[in-house]
Amino acid sequence: MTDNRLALETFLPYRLNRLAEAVSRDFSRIYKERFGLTRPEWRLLATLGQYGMMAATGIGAHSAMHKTKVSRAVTALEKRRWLMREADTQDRRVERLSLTRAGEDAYRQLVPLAREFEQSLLARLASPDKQAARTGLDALESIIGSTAKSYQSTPPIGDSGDAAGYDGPAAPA
Amino acid sequence: MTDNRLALETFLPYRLNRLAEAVSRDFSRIYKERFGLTRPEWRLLATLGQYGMMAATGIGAHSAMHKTKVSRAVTALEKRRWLMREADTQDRRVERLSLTRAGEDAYRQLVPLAREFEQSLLARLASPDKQAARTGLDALESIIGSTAKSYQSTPPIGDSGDAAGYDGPAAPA
DNA sequence: CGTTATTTGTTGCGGATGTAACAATCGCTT
DNA sequence: AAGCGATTGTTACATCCGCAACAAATAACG
Repeated sequence: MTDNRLALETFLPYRLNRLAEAVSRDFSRIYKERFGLTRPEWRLLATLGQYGMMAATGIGAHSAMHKTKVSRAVTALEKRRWLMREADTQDRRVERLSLTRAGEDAYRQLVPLAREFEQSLLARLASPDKQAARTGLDALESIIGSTAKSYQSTPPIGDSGDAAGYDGPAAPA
Repeated sequence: MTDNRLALETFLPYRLNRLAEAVSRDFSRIYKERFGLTRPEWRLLATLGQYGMMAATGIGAHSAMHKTKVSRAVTALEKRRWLMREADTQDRRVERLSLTRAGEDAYRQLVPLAREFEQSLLARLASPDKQAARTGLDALESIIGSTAKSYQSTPPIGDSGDAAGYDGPAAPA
């Protein structure tokens, strides 16, 4: 049973990556070709479209994007005039982000395309499989969310970050 | 019912991405900190460790990596002397890749760590949830495998996109 | 054979990404 | 209120990535 080799086909990180990459790449054509959006930009648009108004940190936490990714996506959508920044009067470090009229228009155009894409995938699944997928994803999310560090913030100081002493490849000249 | 907003929390590409990114990022610390491997390099190592000998094209197809990613990972592992190239006598375009002794040693060290990581995740799942996750992932893989274009080759003139063309390498000793 | 199309793998290039460093602000403690 | 750590968001830098172009080899086809 316990072979000394690892069967990648049943290894969870590997499976999730393959799936996410394939699905994302397919789906990206929709917003890439039609609107010239990058993936982080689409995520930002979708998050603001759903929630109306949010700060950059919240978006990063919600969509698991690195804060620099969020920052650059915000800049990009702002240049496109799809997004507005508003100073938060309570906390001047925070910028309250929201979509402009043009941004909402784009969002409204994209939502049905996203739904259609998802439908075209799920339509290929038998009903019990669909249910299993939902249940399985729910379960995985519940255990990931509790473990995952938001990785938004600077690494804690206590842990002397230095990756356990890796000097470089063993390549003696 | 059909809201005009898209609920990202139930949107399949979004869910898969969140999960894959969180899990991958956690797992990457294992091979990054201990061995200084990048993600493509880890995948290459794991694939060769499992299958023993394979050509670059096969690895790309199996792990859904772009061929340039594979090429660069091969160069990196070769510099580290963890990987050997052997000319294929049948087809001189092909290089038969395999791990050196040092590469196999690293692989043997990593496999238990990978298993341990996966266990620590799955241990948090109730048995039915574990089963649902497996079934759901199986189902999803079956439907995207048939749709995904391998994107290894140059954009097909016609539409030769055939991702299912991977029949598996020779099972090693 | 000779010509043309396809496959295998590498590389140049522009663009995307993460790390680390940073300024500005907040809040907690003294 | 002064100091100090933590938080928010941006930026410089180095690296990573994918597309397109490419050389070398093979396959397909007359």
